[in-house]
Amino acid sequence: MRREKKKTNLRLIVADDHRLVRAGFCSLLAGTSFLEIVAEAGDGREVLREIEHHRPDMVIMDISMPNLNGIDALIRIKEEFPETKVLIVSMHSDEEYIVRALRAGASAYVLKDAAVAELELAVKSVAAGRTFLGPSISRNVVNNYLKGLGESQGLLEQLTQRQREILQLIAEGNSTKEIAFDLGLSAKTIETHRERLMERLNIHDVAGLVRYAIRNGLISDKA
Amino acid sequence: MRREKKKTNLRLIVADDHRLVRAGFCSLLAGTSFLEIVAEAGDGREVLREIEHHRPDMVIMDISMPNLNGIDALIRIKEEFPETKVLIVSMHSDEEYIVRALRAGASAYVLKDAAVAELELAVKSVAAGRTFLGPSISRNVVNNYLKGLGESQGLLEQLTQRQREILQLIAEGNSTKEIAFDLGLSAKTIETHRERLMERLNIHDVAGLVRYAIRNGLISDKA
DNA sequence: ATAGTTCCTAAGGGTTTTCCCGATAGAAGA
DNA sequence: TCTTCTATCGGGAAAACCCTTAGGAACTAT
Repeated sequence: MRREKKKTNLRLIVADDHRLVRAGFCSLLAGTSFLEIVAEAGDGREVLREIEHHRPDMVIMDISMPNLNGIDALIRIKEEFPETKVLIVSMHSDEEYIVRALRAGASAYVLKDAAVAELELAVKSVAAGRTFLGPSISRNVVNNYLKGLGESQGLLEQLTQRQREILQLIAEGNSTKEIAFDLGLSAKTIETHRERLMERLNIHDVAGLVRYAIRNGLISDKA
Repeated sequence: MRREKKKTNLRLIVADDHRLVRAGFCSLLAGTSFLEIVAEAGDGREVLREIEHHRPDMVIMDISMPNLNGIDALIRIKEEFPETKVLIVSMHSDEEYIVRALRAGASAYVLKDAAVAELELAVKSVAAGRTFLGPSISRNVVNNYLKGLGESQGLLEQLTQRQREILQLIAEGNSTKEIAFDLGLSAKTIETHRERLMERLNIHDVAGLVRYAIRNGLISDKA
């Protein structure tokens, strides 16, 4: 618990892999009086680091980010810092993404194509403890989600977080050694993870993994 | 929030298909005194319409937009309003995109991952009649472009048929041995082809090849 | 509470494949 | 003709791939 100050600003972190876009969001939000942007992040792991340091009230985060995507970052945030509210800002309007985000514990889901007013409304709603889904989000999504119909977990959800993370890093073109270094783990551990996820997906070559990762939105084909 | 136009402000249009991102850019640029954003656009055709109405000095435009993408919009702008400077802001750092944009007549190319200062510098440079390529843009790109080496085809077209064929088979998940069998060639031959195409594309891992193949429509991500 | 399952971590040891360095040589094209 | 594309081969280092084991943590289910 935080001790009450006179003006308890809403402290938030903005995460997006494109610096200019991130700066744009910050600039947009900077006008709002009760907000204070305490940090920025360019990928999921950075988000986790920054949350640990700054303990913000809210995180505004994109989904597609390198190293650790927004959904998986979200899952970890909810594990390690369940108090931290997460507002997802994504270009994806597909039901899959939205449901995945909600199931992972997102407090709001706003499209990048939304109006500025919608984003501000979302921030306020989340700050007030409510869940926000923009008008652009189809009602069906919500209903399906509430009815628990979103149970149709693809194989992607059958992977553990670690496995998904490593799948993403492989698909991004990192070698086992690089991944091991990045995560501070032994190369052998990474190998084991790779084997496990390969047998789970029943895909046994890198090309297949990359296609799978792209198909499931874990990475994009760009860059 | 319109500012007084004592001096002849630099009148510009901001184009990006995501409204929030667009608004972010506007917000970022709004601080700059000599700028005036006269319109926004969400796709290439809108850009053309707005240019016709407002006759701005400059357009800041993303590449990936629905209906009419940034490159093709750029080409038309240069045909119909050659005086209008165009500053491309894109997430793509690939040589192909940059060269295409430059050949189409872009005055600047800035990555979405660039720093804000870089964008501002780019705007000023373009306003001063110069061409701007961020430090993030490799020198080679420029040199190749200036030397006219970036001849019309994408890199994909610079591969031989055999190389494209083998790239596709690799991206589809075939091993060297399988490809050799398929094509009735020696495995060593396939290896050589792979080496050649890798060095031409300057991509040195399978993951990168797969992403490249998908991006260029050589294979789909399905299956 | 105890046993079972899953997960993360790590390692040993082995095979296969990729990746990169060479080189040769015939055929087709500018 | 001279370059480029094609196909072929050899050698060697690195990485991927595959199987197995194993401790500890965490979370079930009995």
